[in-house]
Amino acid sequence: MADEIQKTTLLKRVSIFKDLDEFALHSLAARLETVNYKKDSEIFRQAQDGDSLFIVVSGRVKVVLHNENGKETILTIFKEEDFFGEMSLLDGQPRSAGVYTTKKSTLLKLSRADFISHLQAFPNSALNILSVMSHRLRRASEIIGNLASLDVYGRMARVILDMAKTDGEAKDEGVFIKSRPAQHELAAMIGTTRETVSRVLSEFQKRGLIMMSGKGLLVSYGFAEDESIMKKL
Amino acid sequence: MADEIQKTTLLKRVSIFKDLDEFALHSLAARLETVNYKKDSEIFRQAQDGDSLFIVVSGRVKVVLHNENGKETILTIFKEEDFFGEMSLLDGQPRSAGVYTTKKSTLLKLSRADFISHLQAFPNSALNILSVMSHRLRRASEIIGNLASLDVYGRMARVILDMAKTDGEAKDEGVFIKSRPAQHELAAMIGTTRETVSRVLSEFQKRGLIMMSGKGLLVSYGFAEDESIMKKL
DNA sequence: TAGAATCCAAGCAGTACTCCACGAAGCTTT
DNA sequence: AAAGCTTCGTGGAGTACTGCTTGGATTCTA
Repeated sequence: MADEIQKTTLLKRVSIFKDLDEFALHSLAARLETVNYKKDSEIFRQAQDGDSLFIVVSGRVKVVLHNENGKETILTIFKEEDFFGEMSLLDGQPRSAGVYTTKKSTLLKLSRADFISHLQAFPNSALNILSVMSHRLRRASEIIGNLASLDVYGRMARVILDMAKTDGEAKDEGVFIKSRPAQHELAAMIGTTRETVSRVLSEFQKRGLIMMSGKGLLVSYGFAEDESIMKKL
Repeated sequence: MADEIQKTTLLKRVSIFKDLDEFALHSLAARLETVNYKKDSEIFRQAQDGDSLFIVVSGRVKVVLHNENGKETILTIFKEEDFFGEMSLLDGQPRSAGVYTTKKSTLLKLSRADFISHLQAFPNSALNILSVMSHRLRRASEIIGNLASLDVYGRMARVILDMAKTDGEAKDEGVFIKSRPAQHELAAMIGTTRETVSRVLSEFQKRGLIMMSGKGLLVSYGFAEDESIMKKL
């Protein structure tokens, strides 16, 4: 059916499954359940047992850590073609973080059993996952380095650059980010308060490094090289 | 030869190779090169190309990030039976961090070619690595959460608990850590200064939560539950 | 075992950031 | 269009932490 075809074309773009043949893709697609979520709904909660892997078809989800006081830290944001939830499948531990939609989203869900049998059948997929996990570990290390060694300006600059790279579209005047996260979310990404984010962004704008209007954010091309921000990096 | 036998008994205890049979272990052991390092020597440097995996036989190594100003962040410390350096083998990127000994150490070194051919021959090893990488990613996420949401006291408390768990031996009075890192290393682990570490440790000692003498550190059993430290966690 | 080098304690001045508070501006619902 | 939420901007007081310095203790090394 038409639905199956759509699934397989998406799967091809997911890095773990990139080198599967048509037949394998179809048999995998048959195992996938499509799930729809409204904005701001819970996909799973930190510390729960987990037995499925998710693939983002559309929308946006945030991966969140809650500490004992309810303070939240956003580890990362996933979008279409990303997958998540594999960790609990691989090491049997409970979910290390919670995942929530920040937009209306539709996901594909794969059960542990189907995931494992897929890995046995296609050992190459395991290598692909290893490569993705390597990449994520690199990213995590970078973030640790940033949190440990940069001040708020530096950390904010880093996530702006990161967003520009993964979410931005090039314009004449700079890289444009259509829909930035809310200030309190940015705060939760760099370990500071909403107020401080507000001040830092204003300062960046005053210096001509960025331009804000609504949820839009234009990052000027000189941003990354600006000495005044980067003095502490 | 005797050397080979020693290698195989060690390999059995390395998590990736835990379910290999004797024959496989021997053939793998034959590929391993033994390398000795003095205290404080470089194993590899951040941003270099990397084409080998290392296994710690004895000693201790630290994994370090250097930012543009030379400020260093210690990501983790590895000891016997741990392995590292796999990331560059798996995703082909340069070394994401530098690794240096903090003690006289001896390592085993496995080349990319031998590593890859081992993975093809024993697909189960790939699953073991996935499980270890999951674990490391969890740990990294936790650290990010700590850096982003805790003050220096909280972060110091966390690494003390961590050291107690992985390095400590139980005594009547508490958990004893024989050889703690130097203050400037602790500082590099939690993203603060050496002076602040000094103050925080003194404060902990004054409150009877720890006892210090030389490199030794005794963590009292009530430490983890102490309200005054943990208010912000 | 002496001398050198590293490591640590403590004081103090300066500052980056938090925490609270309030009002303005922008969306959504009716 | 009014009412109600959510998001943002800004001010000011308080504080946790830095950065620098100096002297003393500990540990390496010859």
